Amino acid sequence: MAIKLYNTLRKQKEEFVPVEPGKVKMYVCGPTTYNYIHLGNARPIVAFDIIRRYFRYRGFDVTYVQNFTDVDDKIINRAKEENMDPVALAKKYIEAYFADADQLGVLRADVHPKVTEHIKEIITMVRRIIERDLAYEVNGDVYFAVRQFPGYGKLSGRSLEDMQAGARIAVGEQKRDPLDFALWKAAKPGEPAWNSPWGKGRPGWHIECSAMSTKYLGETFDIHGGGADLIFPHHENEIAQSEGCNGVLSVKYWLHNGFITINQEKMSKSLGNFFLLRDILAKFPGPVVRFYLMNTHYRSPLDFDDQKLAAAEKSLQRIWTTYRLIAEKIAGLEKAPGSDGEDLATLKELPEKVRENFIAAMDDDFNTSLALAAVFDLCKEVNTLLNQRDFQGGEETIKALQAILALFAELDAVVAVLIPKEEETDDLTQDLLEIIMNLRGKARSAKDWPTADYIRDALKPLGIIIEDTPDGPRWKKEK
RNA sequence: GGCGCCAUAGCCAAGUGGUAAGGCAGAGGACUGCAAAUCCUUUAUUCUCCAGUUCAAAUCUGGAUGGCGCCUCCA
Repeated sequence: MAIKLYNTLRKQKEEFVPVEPGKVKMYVCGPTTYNYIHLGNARPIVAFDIIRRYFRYRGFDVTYVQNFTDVDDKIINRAKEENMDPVALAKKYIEAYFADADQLGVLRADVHPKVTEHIKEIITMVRRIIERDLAYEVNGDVYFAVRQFPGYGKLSGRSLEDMQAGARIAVGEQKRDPLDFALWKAAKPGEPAWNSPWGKGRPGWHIECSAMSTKYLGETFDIHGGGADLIFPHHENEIAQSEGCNGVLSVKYWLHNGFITINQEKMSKSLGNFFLLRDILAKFPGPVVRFYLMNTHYRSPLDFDDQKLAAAEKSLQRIWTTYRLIAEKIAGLEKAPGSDGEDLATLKELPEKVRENFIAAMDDDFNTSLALAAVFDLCKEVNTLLNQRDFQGGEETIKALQAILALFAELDAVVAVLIPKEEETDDLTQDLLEIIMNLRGKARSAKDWPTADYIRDALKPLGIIIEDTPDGPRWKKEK
């Protein structure tokens, strides 16, 4: 079965057909590094990480590029405020970005190109666009002549007339037409600048993505992703630049994620209603945040508050509990094998059924919400079987359970949240807890409930959770 | 003003023609010394509203209402 994805360019779901068989080349607009990233920034990062992982899971050879905009008005302004060199400021926040992304389980892109390291490519591209009469230079600025490019508006579904009304020329700009946008900006005093055929200056915002995507993925590549707010003007301009320059289709599939909202309002730096990811990660583990983002389809809006993260944490714990239950059951059966029961057939069939449902869901425009339902179904069925009082099993049952554990690992390669990340405990802790558990066991045998409860309650604040299960007491460490 | 998106239970959320997935929270029960975890049962005769098409609509069409986004930096 083929993977279908929603293409903003044609406003419909389409079957994915790669430019080159077996390969996926994708580019995602990364952050402008002038601050720590906020939750809204995290959405595309996670969404496209999942998409990228899924293509890989389905056997594609994926090349994934995500840029950093490390030169920009906002960076320059922020650098002035912090009295830092703009390049150093960008570097600081790029490092912070990776720290945050790592916690979310986001894999590194194959390439993380920076604008400052691609000035040469950008200048070459601007020059070619000028040669094709699609851009013009005025006093060190270079502007793209929008009316010269016939396809302008095809992504955002706007006509030039529609755009005319909202367009304006800012003070100091020298555009021939209000709709034209800057490819190159003449240097202002004190700003980072590079030599160019048009004098000292720096790239406009849009040209970087065209130059870098072309360099790493070719003139025509498969997927371009980003937030829905980038459709216009950023991605519209990218199309104009890349196709104007190269003369061929630049991107086959445009994918856009929906927004995170706060009280139904868009979370954004400009509205000031944003939550820094690092602050959220101080309260909730990365996998929980990732699960929360994944629980809703990537194109839908997603409202944020702490209660929703708390609910996500509970949901995720349900999956983790099942994972632990299976692992413990296997260990128990290995110690004291019984005979394989009639549950064996069901256990053996489970992985294939769940895998099928998971893939069908993900194939349909990466329906993570539905894919997770398949995992919850698995949890329910396994829990039901394993909790039967008379459940036992031999070699075959153990194999079947191991296959289910392997399925968790397999699906985890896509969603990266299915396997609980145990807090590490050192040997001393292990040994001490064994002693404590023994003491508590004696207290319980003697029906000394106050002592037993004291031990359990006192350890809880330390992150040690004691549970008395039908199979005996056990403890786990949680954050 | 132009372009576009959305509306499903207390909350989150899937479902785009065949009779409402899943999760959280709630209720009852099992298990337990208690708690936790888990299991069983239960929670929308109905998908914002109105009209239409159809044997059949949450799903298609038209309209209304409400909410959001883009058009200026934004993921």
